Amino acid sequence: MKDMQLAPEFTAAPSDTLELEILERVIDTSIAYLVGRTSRAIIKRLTKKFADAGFDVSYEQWSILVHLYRKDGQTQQELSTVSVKDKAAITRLLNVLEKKNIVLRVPDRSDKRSKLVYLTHKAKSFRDDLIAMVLEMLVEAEQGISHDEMAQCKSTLNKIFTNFSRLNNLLD
Amino acid sequence: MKDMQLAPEFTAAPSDTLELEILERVIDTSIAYLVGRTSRAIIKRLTKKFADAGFDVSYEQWSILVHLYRKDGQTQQELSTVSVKDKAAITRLLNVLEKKNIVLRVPDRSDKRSKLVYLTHKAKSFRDDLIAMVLEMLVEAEQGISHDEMAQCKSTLNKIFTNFSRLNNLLD
DNA sequence: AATATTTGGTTGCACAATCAACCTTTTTCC
DNA sequence: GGAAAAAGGTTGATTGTGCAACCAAATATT
Repeated sequence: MKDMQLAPEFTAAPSDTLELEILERVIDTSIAYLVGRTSRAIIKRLTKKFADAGFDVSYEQWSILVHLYRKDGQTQQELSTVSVKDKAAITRLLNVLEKKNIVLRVPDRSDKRSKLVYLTHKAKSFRDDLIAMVLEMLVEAEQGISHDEMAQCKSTLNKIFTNFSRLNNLLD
Repeated sequence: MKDMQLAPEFTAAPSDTLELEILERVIDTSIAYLVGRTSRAIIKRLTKKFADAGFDVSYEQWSILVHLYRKDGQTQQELSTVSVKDKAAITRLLNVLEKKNIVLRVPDRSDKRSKLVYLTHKAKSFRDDLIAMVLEMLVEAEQGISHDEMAQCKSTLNKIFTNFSRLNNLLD
């Protein structure tokens, strides 16, 4: 609380160069930083695209929807797994989507605990529009990047995710 | 995690194969999806590391701190830029950090609009511990990935970010 | 069959991100 | 010099996330 360094003439440390190198490794060149800011940039872009086109669907809502477009009538648990989101988050996103009349929950007859999530007509009606915008966004992302390079990047990201998913979920 | 559709009895449409291909491109193999889930996995991991070690610092708070470790006494605007966060988000993160006695805001004499953000003793005291944990996490991320591969991936992520940052910020 | 454990889903709580509106100070420029 | 525009920060409203506690239904254990 008392120590404010008004001037940047740092308190002469042994190896400032090494210090900065380590910090660089932890910041700008860190995979965590790069992946995080890229993700946010993508979300921002897609959010804007949807909004500009007049669709009242957030990126997060889309991230659920798309899995239903692939396979309608999944349980919330399944959606939680494929979208890699907390099941509480799924509950809330579905509340919003249901209120917007985009999905509906149907109790599973064979298992009274679970609910099956279905797309409404409305959801199906703008399906192709949403997909078109996402494809558009993906094209924007790939500017100046060869197909091979992108494929390589995706492969690496998958490895990283797998590394953490092992550490996060299993041997906790 | 890879094979989720155990029962592919889809509702016979004209070109189901194409349909699924497009959806795949938009989901699993989409850079947006991969980057997003990787980012969340990293955050989750680091959050756990910090918590387990008894440090009351969230990932988001760390993402500000690290920039101050590199250069103490930055304005909120500068922090907003380097951390790629909204200035409102910075305000609130700093409120928390200030309450925890980790940073303090000092009005800039030469420009009464801005405030300079400084690290406290406390922040400096656990600096090395936090950095150590992040380096540890980065090692975990790189398991089974060569240095070259990782470098390539980072380079590609940078390109993608640049693409969107141009689209998002400039020619809106 | 009776109990214990697991599983699917919801809710409360704390935290963070974004957008827009706003205030104050600084800069621009006529 | 003074009005208009721009820049640094704050605040409010809305949305989303993660964790833990919880309930009810389904499985497993014995």
